[in-house]
Amino acid sequence: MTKEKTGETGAGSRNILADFCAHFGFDITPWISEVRFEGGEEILCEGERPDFLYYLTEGRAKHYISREDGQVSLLTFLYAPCFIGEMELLGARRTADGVTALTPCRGYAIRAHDCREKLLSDAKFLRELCMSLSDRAVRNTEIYSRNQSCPLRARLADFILAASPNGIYRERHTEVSEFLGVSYRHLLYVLADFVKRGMLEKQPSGYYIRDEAALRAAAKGADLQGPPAEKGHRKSKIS
Amino acid sequence: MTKEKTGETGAGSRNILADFCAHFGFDITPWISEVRFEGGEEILCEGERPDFLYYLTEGRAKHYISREDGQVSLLTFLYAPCFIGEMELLGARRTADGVTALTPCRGYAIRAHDCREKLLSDAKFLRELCMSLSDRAVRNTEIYSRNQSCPLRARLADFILAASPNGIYRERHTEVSEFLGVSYRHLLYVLADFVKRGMLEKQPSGYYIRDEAALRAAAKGADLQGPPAEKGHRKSKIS
DNA sequence: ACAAGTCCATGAGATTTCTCATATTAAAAT
DNA sequence: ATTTTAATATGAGAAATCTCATGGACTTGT
Repeated sequence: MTKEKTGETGAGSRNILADFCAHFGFDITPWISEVRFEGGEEILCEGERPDFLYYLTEGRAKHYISREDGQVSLLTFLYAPCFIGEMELLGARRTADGVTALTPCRGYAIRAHDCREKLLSDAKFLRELCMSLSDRAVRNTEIYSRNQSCPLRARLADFILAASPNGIYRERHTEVSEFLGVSYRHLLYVLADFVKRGMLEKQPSGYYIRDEAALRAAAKGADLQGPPAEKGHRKSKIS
Repeated sequence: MTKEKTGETGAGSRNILADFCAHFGFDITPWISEVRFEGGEEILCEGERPDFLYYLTEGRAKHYISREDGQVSLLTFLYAPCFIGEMELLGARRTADGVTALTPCRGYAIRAHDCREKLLSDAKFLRELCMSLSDRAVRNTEIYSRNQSCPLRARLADFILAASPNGIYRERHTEVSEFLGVSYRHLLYVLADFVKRGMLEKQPSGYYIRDEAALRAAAKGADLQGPPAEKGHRKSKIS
């Protein structure tokens, strides 16, 4: 929480800048400028054609889309360092999905229109892009498959463990229910059940993890009705 | 259904080969060989490190993963033309997901080990790869969000419309239930309901679409209990 | 021809998850 | 200070979906 200087000439900034430039095979500096977003600020506006390719060096954002019927799906959380708006640059899509900063974010904005050709012929940059697209695909795929294959109970237990660095869980239920793709009501049900079973304890400051082992068991779907381990054959099984 | 010659020197083959070579900025031919897979044959073996990067010119395959508990999630269908095994080439992942041919497939196998460096410095190839990764990401994202935001009824109606070019639906229920991420039993329930409502008619040769309009309505979630349009507020809504 | 495996099909009952309604509280706006 | 808005909570009932069981039809291997 040390308050940083906002100037762009500090040693720290230079290192960050150097790291960023290392993603390109040519000198990108003529086309970039530093950017900041406040928590809650929109980075890509859903449905519009973005003017910049962004690279976040700091912060966390959420990536979502709205469906015609008005429902919003939170697709992923984006963690710095990462590119934002790559697909739009490539022309793989005309208009952007929505991306909104969750925490204050810093990074660079690249005037992609003006150096599109250079970017698209730079093997170094393209390689990085492929890597990051792949990584994200792998991550999304895991989440996707997990969401389909197990009930909220397991996913939530997992999420709580991942989101509680100090054994204290204090995410917003509204956000989490979106992310996990279930109704707010249902999230609260399961959460209340965890509390009732003594796995969590509710405090004004957040939910305290009281029985981590039980949470881990729940994350594996191994809790409830004892551990008959090899049982049930939901959907197809390995032969 | 004209029976093609299996020789590799026909004019058709040469065009296909030329199209394929156009994805690279250098001469790829020294590193490739033609391949075929029968329907049901494994293209990438789940958990193993693949020796080749494949490019399918013909056919359809399925991409899936098995979870620890033995459940199998069908992630996507892969349609030619497409690469298979790109992420493994890039090193974005160590071991492959499973990919199995659904129909007889033809294509090329690239000995990626031997030309990895060339591939990874070829801007043309990398650009194509980025595009295809992006496209797939967009597609997956749509499916993912749709799966979460609407019940099977709508997704199935959609799927039937998409999978019935002549108004006749005859996919395997087992495959479809995997793809749509629901139990076989539930798929049958909804299908039976469509029949009961006269939207489909069951014939020995398949299900005939009898009321396409109703199916389209169902795909939009607009059927059942009339069209009160703006109702319900599942998850969050646009403000 | 027969056994084994796979797909199709249907029923019964349980679990998960949703919608809707309604308070309470906390933060933001005026 | 007061109104408005967003987040937290909880209850009741319904819809979606799952598991398990069971049987018939059709393929395929022997």
